[in-house]
Order: sequence, then C-alpha cells, then structure tokens
Amino acid sequence: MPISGFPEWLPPQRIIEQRFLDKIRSTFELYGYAPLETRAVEPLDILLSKGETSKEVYLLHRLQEDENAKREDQLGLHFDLTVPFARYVVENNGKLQFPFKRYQIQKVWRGERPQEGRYREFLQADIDVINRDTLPFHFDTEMPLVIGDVFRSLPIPEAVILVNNRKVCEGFYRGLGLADTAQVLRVVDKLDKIGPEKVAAALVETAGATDAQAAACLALAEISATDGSFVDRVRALGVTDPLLDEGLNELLQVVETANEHNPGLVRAELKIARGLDYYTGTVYETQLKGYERFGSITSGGRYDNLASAGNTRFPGVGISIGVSRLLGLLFGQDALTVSRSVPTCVVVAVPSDDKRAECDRIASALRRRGIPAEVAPTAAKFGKQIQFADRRGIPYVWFPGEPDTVKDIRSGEQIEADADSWQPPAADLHPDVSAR
RNA sequence: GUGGUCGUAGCUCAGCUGGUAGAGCACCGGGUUGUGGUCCCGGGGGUCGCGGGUUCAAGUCCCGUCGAUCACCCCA
Repeated sequence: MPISGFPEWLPPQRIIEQRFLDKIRSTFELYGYAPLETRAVEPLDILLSKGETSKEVYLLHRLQEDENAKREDQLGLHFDLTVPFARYVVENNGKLQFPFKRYQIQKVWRGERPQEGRYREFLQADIDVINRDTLPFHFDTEMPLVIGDVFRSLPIPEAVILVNNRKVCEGFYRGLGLADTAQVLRVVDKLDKIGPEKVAAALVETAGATDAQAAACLALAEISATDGSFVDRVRALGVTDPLLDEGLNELLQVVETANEHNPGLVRAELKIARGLDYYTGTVYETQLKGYERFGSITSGGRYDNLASAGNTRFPGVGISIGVSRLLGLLFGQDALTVSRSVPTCVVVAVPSDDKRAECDRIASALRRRGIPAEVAPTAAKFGKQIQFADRRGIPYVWFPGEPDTVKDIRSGEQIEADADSWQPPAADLHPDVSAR
C-alpha cells in the first residue's frame, strides 16, 4: 500500500526523472557548482534555529531510545537543503575555498498534508553560493540564468521566474513610516489569496497603517514588469529610503542581467515575499505556464544571516528546483512521454534454446560498443519475441542466423548486420524523453 | 495538524429505493510449425481500499481507519 505523501514512480517515470536529473546536474556543473551531499538528519536545534518552530519536521527515534535523552540531541530529517548546507559550510569552513559554489540534489521531508504536487518526501535540486564576510551581488543575478538554462534543456512548458527584493519592501514600508515591516510583508503576501480590500483592512488592523499607507503598500505590490520600468513606477509612489534605493538597484541588476542572456525568463513582481524568514534580499519564485495554481516549482533567495562562526558571517544566495513537484504535476497532466519503458535498445531473439549461448555472445558484442542489449527470455515464436520488444518500446530485434539480421520493428525494415560493427542511430541508443 | 469530497477487475467505469458483482480496453491461449501490432474464437482475474456496526440480508446505510484530492496552514 502506498504511504500518503511518499510517491513511488513507475520505471518509465523514473527514466524521465533520471533524464531530468542528468540535465539539471550537467547544467549546474557547466556553471562550476561542485557536487555535495549532506546527511539526511540534522540536530533539531539546527533545523529550528532560524526557521519557525512550526516547521513540520520528522523526528528520528531509536527503538531503544533512552528516556532521558536531551532535546538538543534529538535528530530530525532535513526539510530543505539550505539549512544543512549552511551548517556544513560553518563546520568545514577551514577546508573550503570561498566563494563556495555547490549543488545538492537530495530528498527532503516535510510532515505536511500531501496534495497534487505536494509531498512529504520529495526531491530538490539546489544551487547555492556562500562566501565569507560578504558575498558580491552579481551571484544573485546568476541564479535565474542557471535555472533558465536548466529549463531550456527540459521538455517542459515555458516558465517565468518571478523576482523581488525584500529590501525594496522593507525600505518602502519604512520610508512610508510603518515600523513593523515584517508584519506588513506577511499581510501583503496574502494578496493573491484574500484580495486587496482584505489586505488593506488587515494592514490597518494588525500593522498600524493608515488607509493611505495601506493603499501605498498595495500600489507597490501591484507593480510587475519584465524590464527596468518598475523602478520609475516605484519612485512615482513618492517614498524615499536608503534601503529602498539599495533594493531597487539590486532588483534592477537581476532583471537586466536576465534580459541580456535570456529575455522573458525573469519578471520583477513586487508582491512576492516567500515564506522562509531567513531571506534578506533577492527572492525568487517560479511559475510554470499552465500550472500556476500549483505554486512555485523553483524558488530561493539571498540569506545574509543564516550562518556564522564566531565573528565571521557566511552570507549566501541560492535557488532550488522542486524536482518532485515539477514531475508530479507533469505526470498528472500526462505531459511527458518516454519512447520505451526499459533501457534496452536491442532484443536478441532466441531461435531455439541450444542457440542461447550464441545469442549471449551477440549481446555481449553489442554491449561492448555501448549498445544496451538483452537476450529474449524464452525461445518462443518469433512473433512473441518481437511482441516482447514491442510492448516495452524496444526499437530493434536481432535475429541470429547466416547471416545475422536486425529488424527495426517500428518500420519493419530488416537488414543484414554484424554484431561487431552494426550501429543504431544515436537517437535510438537510449530512451527518448519528450513532451507529449 | 484542521475541515470537505471521493475510493468497485491492471485502466475507464456501470451496479435503481440494501437481496451476497458486470462492460469496454488491457492481459493470457488458439486461429497463424515459428517475424508482432488488424480481425475472429476462447480464457484467467475482484474477500467491491481496510476494520467494525445496523440488518434475516450491505458494493449499496452508520462509525473508524488508510489512500487520493481540495481548502486552510505551509511551501518545492
């Protein structure tokens, strides 16, 4: 029986997932991110220190647990890859070269109620850059470029990365005269859910805003642009604050850099805030065209205060692809296909049981040259053996004989072939993953 | 974690106001002594998610539980 929130795919789906992971990994490496894997568990106090205590963390218990085990010794499964990474950097900071760029593709666990595209165990693909003391801003502009390249390499619908900067919001609210900027942010974040009227009312009630201040917050949240025009629109609201200027400048850099390399990829969207409270500047979210209602499939941001050791700070910026969500949604819409359900490219037909050894030799010769091959399970009628391949989407059946022949069962074409030299078209060598 | 909807063969579903299960597709075999995907014939397969209750009798009513899904929460 399945366990709620712990999805298990079928082989064709796993083939698609692996192909996605191959593309993600190679793109990350093209940008110079180093591979890293951290343990599945962290001490509970690490997991909860910066995040909220309301985090749905899975705890690890030993069957023979000591009753008076201390709470700080309690282990929990990590719910993201950023917090463990920050811990890892602090722990190994003497052995790492900074700025340190790494990617991490691992399972994470959250004890929330599952729904479509929301799981309790799921795969994330993260990139982060962490530096000692200060981290140059241009790394914030690199994140969308990497993700944009990943998206371009995958057979998925168009995606738009929505970007904002918390300094813009905080500076704006402060310049407006609102002291509790965090509360304003929390309320404004609900704009899409509850609408502008209720947000305005909540700002007045819970953040001490006047009607005019609330209106200004909403005006800021409405701003959205695919180019640098958002700067003037913010300025037109007449609020001034040094932090606001800093944020606008940063956000502008992200948008302009993206437009130079990948036009249409990024959109400044001043209403997005992101849930995680450790972000201090740039924040990213991603909408997949046609799947907007299922939430962000890629997100992250800048965190200047997540990690520190003594007097040394380790600011970072990162972004994470929700691989399981992305695949779960696309699977749900039947939006992806694979050409076959197994890696096999050639089935070697077995004419009779006494010829099996010869068939094994043929398969070996093919494999030696990198052609995935398997010998038919039984010396059934050739029709059955062809059917065996057809059911799995395997494109070729090899018939031992004098001479050997190989049949492309899609076209029916059958030609003489030598196991030491025959080569299938490159496109047939491995399962082909594509949009349906 | 809170609340709503749903759960019958591998898949899509039918089963009236309760009387102890069906179709199509898929699968297996044969027609086709050996090169498939069409067609024809035949066949296997379900303790009706699971557990309990009401009833002479439950797939059909009630409760619980598990799973899927939706909203909240949170977020990939």
